[in-house]
Amino acid sequence: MINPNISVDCVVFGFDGQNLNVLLIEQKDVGQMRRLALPGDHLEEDEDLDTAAQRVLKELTSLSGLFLRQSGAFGDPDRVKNIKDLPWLQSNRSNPGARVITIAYYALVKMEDFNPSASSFAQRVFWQGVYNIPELAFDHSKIVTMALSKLRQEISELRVGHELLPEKFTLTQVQSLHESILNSSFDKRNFRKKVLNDSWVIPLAEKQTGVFHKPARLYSWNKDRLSI
Amino acid sequence: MINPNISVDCVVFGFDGQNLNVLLIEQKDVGQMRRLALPGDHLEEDEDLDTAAQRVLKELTSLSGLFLRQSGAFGDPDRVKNIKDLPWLQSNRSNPGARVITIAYYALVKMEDFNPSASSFAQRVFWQGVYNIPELAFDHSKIVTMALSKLRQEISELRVGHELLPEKFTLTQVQSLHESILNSSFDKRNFRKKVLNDSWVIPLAEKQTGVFHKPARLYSWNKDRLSI
DNA sequence: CAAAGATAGTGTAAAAGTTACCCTAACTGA
DNA sequence: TCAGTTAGGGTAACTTTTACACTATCTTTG
Repeated sequence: MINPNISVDCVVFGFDGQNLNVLLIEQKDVGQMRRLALPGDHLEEDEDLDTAAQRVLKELTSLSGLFLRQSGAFGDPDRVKNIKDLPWLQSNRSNPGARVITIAYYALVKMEDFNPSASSFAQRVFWQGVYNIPELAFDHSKIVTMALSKLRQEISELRVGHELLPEKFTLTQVQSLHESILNSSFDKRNFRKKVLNDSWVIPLAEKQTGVFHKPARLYSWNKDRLSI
Repeated sequence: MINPNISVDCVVFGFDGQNLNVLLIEQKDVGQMRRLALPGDHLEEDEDLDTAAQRVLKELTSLSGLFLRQSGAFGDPDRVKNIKDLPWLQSNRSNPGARVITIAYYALVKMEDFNPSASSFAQRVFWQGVYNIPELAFDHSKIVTMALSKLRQEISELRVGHELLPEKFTLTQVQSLHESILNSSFDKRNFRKKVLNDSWVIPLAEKQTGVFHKPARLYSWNKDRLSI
C-alpha cells in the first residue's frame, strides 16, 4: 500500500577519481517518450523516510548501503502537474493528478564500488556528468541543484568526501576529489599547504607501490580533526 | 480540504538580548490534559510547504512575516502513534490513526518585536527557555533539537540573524546583534569595513531620528547578497 | 546660546593568510 | 641508462585581517 502524496527522490553523486556524476534512470517507455529522472518513488504506508529512500534506490538501481542524507522537502503543489509529465503519470499512477511532495536525499559514492543495474520501472540506469545534465522529469533538476549545493557546502568544510577515498590515500587524490566536486582546480603546492596546515590528514610512513613513477606518500584522515 | 498525511511544524527561536527561547503552544484541553507542542498543523491540498508554514504559524500564534527555513522532514511511521498523543488526536482529527510526516521549519526573531497570541486550537502561546523544554507532543522535542543544531551551524557562519533587526537599521545594531549571538565583541571600524565591503547591507538616504546624539545612517539588507 | 553628554564615523600600519609560479626527485619500463 | 611519469617543495607579491584613537554631529541642560 503506497502513500499517494509522499515520495522520496535520491541524488546519488558518483566519483570515479576524475569526474563527478549523478545517477539517473531512464523510465520505461510511454509511447516513444524517453524520460530521464532521479531514482525515486512513493512512500509505503508505515515506512520510515530514510528506509524508503534506501528501498527505492535499491529497487530502481540495485544500490544499497549508501549513506543518504536529506537535502530538503519539495512541495510545490504543481510540481507534478507539468504537461510533460502527464503521459508517464497516467500510465504509472492510479491517481495521476494527486499532489505529491517529495523528500530529497543525496549521497556521495565511489563509482567503482557500486554497480547500478536497472529494475522496476527503470529501464536503464546510468551515470551522467553533473555539469551536463539533460532535462529531467518533474522538478528533478531543481532537486539536483539543491543537492549539489549541499554537497559543496559540506566538502568545503571537509565534512564529506572521506567515503570516497581508500583508507590510505595520496594528497593528489584528495585534491582531485575537491576539484571535481567544486568544479575548479587548485594549485598543487597551495592545496597541500592548506591540507597539511589544517591537520585534516596524517602522513603515514608508507608510500604508494605498483606505480611506474615516483611513489607518493600515503595519508589517512585525521579523525579528531574531522569530528569538529 | 486538508491533507491528512502531511503537516508542517515551526520552531520559532526568540532572542531577548539575553536568552534563547522557543515558542510553544498549549493545546486546548482534552479531558484535563495540558499538552504542549510546537505550532504546527496539516497542509492544505494545493498549498505550498513554505506557505503552509507561514499560515499555520499565523493561525496558531498570530505571528507573521517570519523568515522560516526548512530544517528537515520527520517521517517515522510511529511518530504520531504514541499513547500519550491519542486523546488529542481522537478529539481533533477525523482519522486519528493516519500516518503523518511533518516538514519542520525554524526561524529566529527578536522577542520584543513579536507578540504572539493564541488562537485556533492553541489555548496559550508562550516562550520557553531553550535549555529547559518540558515534554512535548509527538516527536516535537526531536524537532527542536534538530532546529537548534541547524541554527547554531548557521549562526557560526553568520548566515542568519537578519530577522532580528527592523527593516531599516544602523550598523551599530548589526554589530550588537552579532556580538550578542556570538557572545563576543568586535572592533567597530573593522566590523563596518567587513559588512560594507561584503555588501551585506545597503546604505539608505535616511538617518535615525529621535535620538539625543548624532543620528546614525540607516541601512537595509542586501537581498541579493543574502541569498547566496 | 554655550557647554556637556552621547553615539557616529573614519584611516593607517603591521600581521596574517592567500595566491602565483617551476624545477628537481624518485620510481618504472623499455 | 634513458625516457616517461607523477611527487614534492619555497618564496615573493598580493590580499585580508587586525589593532588602534580621534573628530563630528546631534540633543539636552544650564
